[in-house]
Amino acid sequence: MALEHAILVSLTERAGSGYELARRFDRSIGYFWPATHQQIYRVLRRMDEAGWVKHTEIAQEGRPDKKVYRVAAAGQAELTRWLAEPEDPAVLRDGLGVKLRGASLGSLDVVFKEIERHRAEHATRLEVYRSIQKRDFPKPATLRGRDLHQYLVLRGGIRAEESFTAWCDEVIEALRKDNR
Amino acid sequence: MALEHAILVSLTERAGSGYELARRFDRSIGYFWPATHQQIYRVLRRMDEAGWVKHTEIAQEGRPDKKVYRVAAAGQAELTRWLAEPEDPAVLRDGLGVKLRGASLGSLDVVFKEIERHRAEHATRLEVYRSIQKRDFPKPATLRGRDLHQYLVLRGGIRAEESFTAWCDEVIEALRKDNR
DNA sequence: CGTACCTATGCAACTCGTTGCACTGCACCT
DNA sequence: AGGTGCAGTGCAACGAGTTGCATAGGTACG
Repeated sequence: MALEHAILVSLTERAGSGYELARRFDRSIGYFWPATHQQIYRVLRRMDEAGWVKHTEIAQEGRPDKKVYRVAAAGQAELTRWLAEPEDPAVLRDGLGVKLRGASLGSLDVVFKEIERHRAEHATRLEVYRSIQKRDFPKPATLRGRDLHQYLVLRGGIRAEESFTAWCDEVIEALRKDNR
Repeated sequence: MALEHAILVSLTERAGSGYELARRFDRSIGYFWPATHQQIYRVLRRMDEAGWVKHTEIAQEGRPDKKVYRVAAAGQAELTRWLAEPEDPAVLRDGLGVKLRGASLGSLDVVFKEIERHRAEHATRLEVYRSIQKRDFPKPATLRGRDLHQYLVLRGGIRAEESFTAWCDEVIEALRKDNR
């Protein structure tokens, strides 16, 4: 499993509260490992009990108190252990493929529209990632170490969305031809 | 959710037992929706209770009896309903991205080897998909209807694995340069 | 003034997915 | 004779992920 480890990576870079972590997941590590605030809170508590992280309660004016978590020695050790452990390569899991496969059993037209909709969503995500690339990594060739790794992760997100949109385009074109 | 629907699609094409379905998932629909036999058995029972499918027990010589499932009217209706329903676009979820992001916190060398390993696995899957394409769809331009859809689903699997391997190559090259 | 959204944490209930195991019987290899 | 692998079904327990809701004060909009 890896949500624990994704959190450890994020917390090692910078300490933070559960809420902040949830925001960060929305914007960066979440491209490769999406998580909701619920999951994050639950896992943080478990990691706290296991001694992987420690928290400090911070009182705030006009806002709810927050618990800022930082990685403890046991957490650092666990992260190193996990990094050295082999991981199963990711598998694709996309309901759109199932729909396409079953398209002739329902309304082909509806499925076609659904594919166009997904195409648009993936293209939007792609644009978001590309603008992050432009903003945060204008000169990729100069990157080293941690910054380089972060850039490469973003590249993975970009490639995945490029691949999705290109596939949608191929499907759309083929279905159009078939319908003529 | 979609395992129910993936099973309905598969059963509409051809009736079969839970075991057979599990094999089919390994070889075709599973490129887009992996499932183990455990999941499949459990869902089949639930769908049977809901009246989406019906089963006939078939006694066999020298082998355990099997239950062959076929789609009932309610199942066909449910499938049509689901096909018309919008689906959330798929999100990437790959632990390798998390590892790369945290590479500098452990042994870079170990993570590098892990990426090479994933690269090899994705390349193997890609080869498998390509040989299926050659064998089952030698002339894509002539395909229509259901066969075309099945081909396009396979194309999605191929594109995804191409994208994964290309990303691994990009990462490997960048990490090599960084290490010089 | 009401509505809605942001920060911040959390419970409860549920579904989905994974892992390990159990039982039967045949075929094949060593 | 013993191990492995295939065909076939299934339970039990657990872990992961989702959804709806609750609380509470602050800001921003119309």
